[in-house]
Amino acid sequence: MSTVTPAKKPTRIQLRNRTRILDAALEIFSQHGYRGATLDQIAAASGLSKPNILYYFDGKEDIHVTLLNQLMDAWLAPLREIDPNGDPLEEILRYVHRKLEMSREFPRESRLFANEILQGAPRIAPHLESGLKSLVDETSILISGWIAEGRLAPVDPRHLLFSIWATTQHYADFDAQVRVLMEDRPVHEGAGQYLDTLYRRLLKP
Amino acid sequence: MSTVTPAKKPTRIQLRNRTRILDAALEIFSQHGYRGATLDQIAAASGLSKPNILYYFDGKEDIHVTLLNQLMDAWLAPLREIDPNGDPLEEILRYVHRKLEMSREFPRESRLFANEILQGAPRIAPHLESGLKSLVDETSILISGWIAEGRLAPVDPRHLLFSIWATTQHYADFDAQVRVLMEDRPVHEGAGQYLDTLYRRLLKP
DNA sequence: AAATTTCTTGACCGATTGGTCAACGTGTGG
DNA sequence: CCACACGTTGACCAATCGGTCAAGAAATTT
Repeated sequence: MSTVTPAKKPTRIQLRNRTRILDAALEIFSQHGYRGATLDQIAAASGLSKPNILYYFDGKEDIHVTLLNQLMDAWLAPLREIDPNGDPLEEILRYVHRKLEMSREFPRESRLFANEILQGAPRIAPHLESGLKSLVDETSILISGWIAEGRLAPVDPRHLLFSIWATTQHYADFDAQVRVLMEDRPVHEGAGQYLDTLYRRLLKP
Repeated sequence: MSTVTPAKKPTRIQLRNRTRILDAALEIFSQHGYRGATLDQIAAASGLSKPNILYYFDGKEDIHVTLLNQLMDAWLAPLREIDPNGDPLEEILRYVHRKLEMSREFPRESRLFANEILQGAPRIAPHLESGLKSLVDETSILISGWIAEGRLAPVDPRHLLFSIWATTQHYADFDAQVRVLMEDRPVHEGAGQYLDTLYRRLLKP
């Protein structure tokens, strides 16, 4: 995949520089999209020269794909943490708050993902088909089970997940719009309260 | 603004070609973002030559800005149609369904807007400050009034609007993801039912 | 049908893009 | 301290970008 470390242990320098590059690339890609980002921008942001960046990665696309791969794991983690043995309503609300927290804490990752999906997911489609789909299928079955037991109000599990993703990521992805409309109000605090109310009223059996 | 028709009446040819160009540009811009779209792509999609496109528009940015201007009007229209004298819950639900319908009917417009906001709204910021902000402020006051009268459950009006935008536009903006997870299920039909339940339970006093 | 305006385009341009390469440092194990 | 792999870069390249221009084709007006 990458030029360096075809099968050997990464040097300290390799580890440090690959991290630097990926962090700079995340900043640039999430801000300008794949096509809008340039290697020169990433080079400047990482403090390395352009040829040096190509020494650590096979090219622009390699950097982008590496970022997306790293992202998918972290992005799906909260969904995996839903406890089938916990209280249904509280488990889902915890998931909502965790996703909102990630939206505030990792807005660049959220925008990187949004950009990729907006363009039709050309470089992440395999991950969606495999990792995401099976996890969503499992979670849907879990939620359906909870509903059948009467522990949650009846809703379509998939649309529930869509709405949770949409409402939480909105604060990162549409930050430019939210910022204009909220002026100097405490955005995320109000969002936490609102979303808690929203999903509590929806799901209370 | 544009090269042609500085102050005169537009010819039939001008009207036809400008429409062709804008339609092709909407397709390309919404698919690849501003930076990712090229004039050659727009030229090919519109069936005109590149110099001919530049005869009708001052440049790439002029086309993009023209699209965004047209978009903002149509995008805000449903919000203006909320009737202060109607039934609060039904007015808001009608707004939700109208927005969802637009998401299904005009996904390219939704993605064009999402792309612009994701990049930090560099070319549409003035419209947000002026048109959108005042309209949202008015609507927030209206909703707050309804809540004070006890005709709606108490929620933050601004976060309510955010969640409506997020949940409805999600089906257009994240279509690539939704398509994978819903396979051949009737996506929008289920979405309409789900969102109706969601906001009805949230807002019922 | 001539005159004039509107419309169309092939050829071209400078700038920027992702990527290459040879040459030159630099760290590290023997 | 020396050999050798690792790390770094200035100079360069072909391709593509948005945009220009002069010259010709079509409409429209007279």
